[in-house]
Amino acid sequence: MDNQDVAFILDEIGEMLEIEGETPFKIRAYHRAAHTIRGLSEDINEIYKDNRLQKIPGVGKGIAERIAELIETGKLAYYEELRAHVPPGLLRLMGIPGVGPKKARLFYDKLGITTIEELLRAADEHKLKDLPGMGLKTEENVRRGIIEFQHLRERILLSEAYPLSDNIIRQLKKYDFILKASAAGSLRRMKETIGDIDILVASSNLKETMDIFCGLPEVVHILAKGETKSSVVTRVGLQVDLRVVSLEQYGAALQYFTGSKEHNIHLRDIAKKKGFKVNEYGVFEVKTGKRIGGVTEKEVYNLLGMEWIPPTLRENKGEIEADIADALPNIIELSDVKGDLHVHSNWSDGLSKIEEVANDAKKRGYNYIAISDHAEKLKVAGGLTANDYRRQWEEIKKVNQEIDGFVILRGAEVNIDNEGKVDFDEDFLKEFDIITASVHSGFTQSKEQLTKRILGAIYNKHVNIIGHPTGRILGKRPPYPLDLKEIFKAAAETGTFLELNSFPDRLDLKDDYLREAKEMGVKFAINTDAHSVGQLRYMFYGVATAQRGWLEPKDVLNTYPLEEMMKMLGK
DNA sequence: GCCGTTTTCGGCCCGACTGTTTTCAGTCG
Repeated sequence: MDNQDVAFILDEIGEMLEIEGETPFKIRAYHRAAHTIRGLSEDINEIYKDNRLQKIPGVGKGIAERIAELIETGKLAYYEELRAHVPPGLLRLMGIPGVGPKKARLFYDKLGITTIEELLRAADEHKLKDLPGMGLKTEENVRRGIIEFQHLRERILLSEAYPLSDNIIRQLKKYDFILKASAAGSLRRMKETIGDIDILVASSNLKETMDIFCGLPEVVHILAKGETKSSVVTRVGLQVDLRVVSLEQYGAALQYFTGSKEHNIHLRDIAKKKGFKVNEYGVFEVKTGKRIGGVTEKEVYNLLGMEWIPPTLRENKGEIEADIADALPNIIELSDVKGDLHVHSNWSDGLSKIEEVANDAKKRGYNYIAISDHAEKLKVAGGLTANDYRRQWEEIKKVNQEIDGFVILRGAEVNIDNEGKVDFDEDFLKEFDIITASVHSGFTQSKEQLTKRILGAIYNKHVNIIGHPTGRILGKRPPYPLDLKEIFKAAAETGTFLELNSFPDRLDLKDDYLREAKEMGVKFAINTDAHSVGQLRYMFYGVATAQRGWLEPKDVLNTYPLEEMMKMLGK
């Protein structure tokens, strides 16, 4: 029973309570607890053993007891009881656009429907339209919802959604009456995956704006089209929502639609206590109903006695408290990055020549890169032998002589074997400028063994960086099990940097872990792991993730000038 | 179910769109 299992069950309890018609606050309590637990790096079993469950934000007496039962017995009577009332299939019905807890319950109570297939059949046979609260149109919407649901994509990678959103915004901005346009929602907060794209526009012509949006070439289906809000499905199966406001409402609306939901709830709670009301149209004084601001986001926060909070921090994970205490982090920006320390070349499994990579990196404003090709044990990636590296260093030397104001470092990505040892002996490792060590095999080993392997690499004094520490591939492979607390402790103690791998399907360490590691004194390197010149741009996503992990420039190795950085590496 | 130097009880964010229910419920974000 790990953190993800517990979070999953708490979420399901929340959903079942919705179908049972429970009070929304109780439902939210379960989802909130699940959300927090999902993001913890520390093992929930450890927390339980230390009797600290109720220290977890959103976990009180009730939920702590449920978790304790789950951990002790592997089961939860309350959960089983709910499942007996609410067939699990109903939770899947709620995934259909337009079907919520009430309709799911209705379909089950009146027609005994528990699966999406049964629901589609019932819709085809027109059995839904005569149910209370239903009609022909709703029946058709449910039917279409099911068909679309089957085509609608799961959450997609940020790196996929971002260009799509950019493209739509660019098209909208061509029109004079569209005064401002921006992404909002999870995309603006730069979450690692995106469920749908939210776009906000300030326009002087509502109707025309909606027509243009719904008529974009990417749009294959219009879900809703109103005066100020429309939803469409695009060719790639992603939903895009557009909200249109006036120029003077833009700041409040941008704040509102950027979320997160939890951040906004907290913010409006603060507003309420100060006698204000915040909605997408502005900040209002409750007593008089008078609008007192909302032209810019900054104004919204300032009126509540706060500083503007960067979107990447708006997850209600302490940023509001930090803001009030005047203790917001000075988060890292892309422009702080002075180099990329994990780049592959065509010497191993990369596509680009060292020279091409260096020139592109220089163009990005970097001062240095480390060519860190795979070492020999990773045969599938064309790993280099000691002799190969020596020949590669000749080439690096040559390119270094040809290129001004820029330095290519001699790096390697070595493998951590089953015993925690890495390729090559000490004498040879010493000759590199920088060594990154990564796990590339044995993902199914036990938590103890995997932790021991990585600790072995951390305590190796020639290893500077641990590459993609948890090994996850978003949408493909879960992180391998690790005792992260032990790893963070060892990394802090030895001054070993943990990588934030910027590859869009890795983003490893992830945001929550970065923050916990930072609090334990760990330092990081944000690298792209680029296998071609074009992939150097992924630094953008790495830095965004670093922001979400509250990292500041001083926490990140490759924000330091070359000389200082080399000193930090002990060179 | 959680939470609290304004509270251990009484709060808990707020509004748009849709369809059907002639005044609002359900869904969504």
